[in-house]
Parts: sequence; structure tokens; C-alpha cells
Amino acid sequence: MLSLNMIRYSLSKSERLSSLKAIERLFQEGSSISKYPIRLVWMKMNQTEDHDSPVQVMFSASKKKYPRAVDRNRIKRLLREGYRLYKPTLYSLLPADQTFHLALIYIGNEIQSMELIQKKIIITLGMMLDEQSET
RNA sequence: AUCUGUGAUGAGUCUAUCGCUCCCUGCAGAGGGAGAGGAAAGUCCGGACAGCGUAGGGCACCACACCAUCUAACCGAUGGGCUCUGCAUCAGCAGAGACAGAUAGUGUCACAGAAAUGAAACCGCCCUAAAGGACAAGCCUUUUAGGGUAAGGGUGAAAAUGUGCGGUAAGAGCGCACGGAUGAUACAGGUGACUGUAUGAUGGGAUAAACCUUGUGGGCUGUAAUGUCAUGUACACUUCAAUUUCCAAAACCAUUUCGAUGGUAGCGGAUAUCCGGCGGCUCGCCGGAAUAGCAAUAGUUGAAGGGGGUAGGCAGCUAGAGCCGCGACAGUAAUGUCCGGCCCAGAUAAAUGAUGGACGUCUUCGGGUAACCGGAGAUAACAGAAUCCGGCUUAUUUAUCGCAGAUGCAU
RNA sequence: GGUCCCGUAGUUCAAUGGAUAGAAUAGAAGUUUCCUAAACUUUAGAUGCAGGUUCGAUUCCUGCCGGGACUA
Repeated sequence: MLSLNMIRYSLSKSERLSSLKAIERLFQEGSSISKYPIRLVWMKMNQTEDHDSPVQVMFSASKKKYPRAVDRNRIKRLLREGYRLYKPTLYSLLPADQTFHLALIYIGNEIQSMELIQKKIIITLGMMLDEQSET
């Protein structure tokens, strides 16, 4: 296979969380990790309700903190970019027989730079991996 | 030249890597194309489109209100009229105007003031009478009573036509002259609002952004409208099948190859239910029962059909009152007609992003007489489509251009 | 997406278009008390912003700003 060494950074629609019911269930039953300026809500799913991808993720920013749509769009784009570039590493670290639902929420009061957000995303996802392996 | 105000235009360009949404080609790997704004915002007006409603008319409610034109339509735009304000003070220029009606009616007008609307007499001015002073009378002034008077004073946001002459006891549009205001009639100009001239009339507070009157317009709700497909679970309805206890003695009836079989019947047992007791108490054991009856058009179970319809999908959804041309013609203009060319976002927890490079632009530093050269930094402000258009309002950076005003310099 | 309502002292509420915008409570100062509380006296404090109508605006009208409710 020629694509073994090739790393895919893509983030297509099947890898994003879009079902209203799944999102409600995630926020009711999922556990959360806060690492300023990012809050992560995650939940381990059963293998039976399988999907194409091992992880489905969503991004959000509070409408109360950022009343203008431009700011919310920018935050979500930055979060998406940071997650996208880290995704191949995350997939290699995850256990192969499980799927996850994630929500990345920005809780900072100011929009930070791309580098910082990317660093914080890597930290929070690492914390999540540690927690799930313990259980 | 600088500053201020105002209007118009544009919103960097090219490219590399990694991605996102839609479309096209291809069996596929993949390739190609397109991808936020002038306000996409506020949701303040007006439409298109859709559903529901609807004989016709009226009342109520809401909106609007000088005129003409433009427009699919408008509380919009263009041009014009009138009024007010500012500058000039001759013409004019700029800005503002919710700009129908106060002689249809009702309400309100605090305080002050005599009086705030059937207007009004506090001071003042004048007349008459009585009393008093003085006294021949005239005269003088004070008080009281009755009257006249809107010139003067003072109050107030507002006190009802200005000036002059006549007139009068004093005064007054009471009369006259010259002005000003209001509405009426006639003539002239203008499509019209309105303007000008002439005639005779009037002397009447403000407020309709108080109720209201007049005129004009408006059916209601909104693309999360509406239509359509429909998995799973639960359910209305229809059809079909199974089942609504199991085993079973004596006795009776039928058949018989005399072994038995079938039917009626139901002693007894099992099982279930109920009651009581005990234990190791989601269960088990023991004991008890006038429980398990009728009927099948009924109940239960299963299968098939089937309706509404949830999650979700699809249509609505983007070719249109469309965009471009310093195109032509008509018009003062808004705008319209014609010609040619073009296809230009369609997401749905919601796409248009991240990191570099080059050029351009701006700021700043250094060198240079200058053109220019080199280094550093910035490339923005307001802000993100959600059915689609036409406006309005609000937010806002930088560059260029136009107009107006102010200041300075040169001629 | 659509529809509607409300903004008054720090807080909870009043005020018919009429001028010093009122009351309770909270705050500050004082009296009283050995001290505190209570009580009493005094005091400061506000109409969301900008225009307009009116002689006069918290009130009426227009535009912004902020907050809330309903609907699906």
C-alpha cells in the first residue's frame, strides 16, 4: 500500500458531530476537562453504534461571551484547525476498538493566537487519553 | 496647502503546502470550476412567493397626509411649491420642516396675573351724584356710590392688526390714509401644489407629536411557510392463523378385529390465582379454597396489510423587478426603452480557514542635491449570507476624486 | 427565523404634560448607651442615550443602546 506513510489531515463531515440527539446525550452524560482557555467534553461510545470514523467532534463558543457572529466563527475555525493538525497523532494513540464523541468549547475572554490554541488542544486531548485509559 | 463637513468609488493582486462546502467529468484513484458585504447588521417600511380565509357592504382597529413624476410597491427616490432659521441684506445661497383640519365638537392651558376665552376693569384716565374742605359763585382735593374707557402700567409662553391723522368727557378700527394677516370671488400664469393683480369682507389665543374630523390605503399568517419520502418504537383500523388450561378414575353411550378407540362426564392430581403460616424473604416450603363458569360477533399472541406521523432525508433553494458596458436614445433628474455580453455562494451544531513567499500601498529609520536605494513594521475599521428582491436607519478604516466653508501663503 | 414588552436613587416600587421627581429600605454623619442593636434627627444620591412636538416632557413622537418574554 503506497498510502501507508502518507498522513491525512482531513476533517470531513463524517468526522464531525452533527446529530442533535447525540449532542444532547454527550452534554448530559459525558465527562469534562477544563484547561484554560479550552473546555473538553468527551464520552466513550459503544462499538455497536458504529460510525466510519473513530472520533466525532464538535466545536463551540459561547454566544453570551461573544455576541458577534464574526468572533464565534473565527474561534471555531481556529479550534478546528488546531484539532485537524493533531488528529493523526490522536488516532494512533487511541485504542482501536472504541469510538468517542468530543466537544471542544472555547471559554477564554479574548481570542488567542493560533499557536497557543493548538498547544492547549494537544494538552487537553492528552489529559483525556490518560483518564480514559485509567477507567 | 492644511483642517472640518458632505457625497461618490474601491476593499489589495499573484502564488506554494495542508484543509472545508457545492457543482461537473470519471467504474475508480483522481482532475477541473465556483465560494460573504457595503452595510451580509438593525428587522424599521414596501413587495415577490406560499398557506389559510373570503357573497356584497358597513363599523372597529392600524398606517399615512403640500404637488407632480418615477417605481412591482413603499413611511422610498427625483424635481417643484410654501413656511421657518442662518448668512448676505439687491438678487440670492445653505439648512430644516409629521407641511390636511383649531369656523364640526370635546378636553387642557400649572404658577403669576384684574382677566386665559360666553374674554377681562387691579392701578390709571374720564363723567355723574352725595358727603367734606373752602365758600357769593366758580374752584380744590379726599372718600363713598353709580357708570364710561383697552390709549398707559404691571403679570405671563401667550393679553387679539402696526404707524400717523381725525375724533372724544376720556378713549377705542369709531372714521380715514398707508401697511401687514386670514379666508372668499373674478381674471391671468402653471399639469398641479401655488403665484400675481383687482374687488369687496373679517378682526376670531394656543394645543390635533390630546381625543377627534376629513381623505387615502390595509383580509390574516409567514420559507422553521408549504409540499413530499419515511427507518425504528408505540398506536387507530382491516384480514388470516393459533390460543383462552394440562393429565385424567368410576359410570353411561357409540363403534369393535373384543386388545381397544371415540364422545359425554370430571373422582383425583398438576399448574395458575387468592388467603393464612414458617423460613435462609426479588424466592421456597406447608396448609386451606362453593376460584379456573358462560359465550365467541369477545380477549390474548403472531403474521400480513395500512393510516396519521417522530428522528431524519428531499423539494421550496437560488436565472433573478439579475449583473456588466463610463454603449445608444428619451427625460432637468429619479428612471425608462433598446442593443451587446455574462451566469455570479447555497451552508444546516451551519462551508469560504491556517502557515509561508513575491509585488503593490502606507508609516518610520538611514544614505543621497535629487530621481532613488537599503532596513524595520503594518496591510486594517465596521463586520459573516440562511427564501429572495427594492429602500431606510445605524456602525466604520484607509486611499482617490468632486462640492461647500474656514485659515495661511503666492500672484 | 418571527412576534411583543420594559428601562426612574445602590435595591424594590410611585408620580394626570405643570418644575424642588416621592416613599420604603440600604449608605453617611450626629443624638442616646459603658459598647452594640433598636429608636430619633440630619444628609448625599436617579428619569438609558440623542433629536423633535409643546410655554413646559419621566410622561407624547422618532432613531439608537440595553434587558426580558412568547412562538416553532
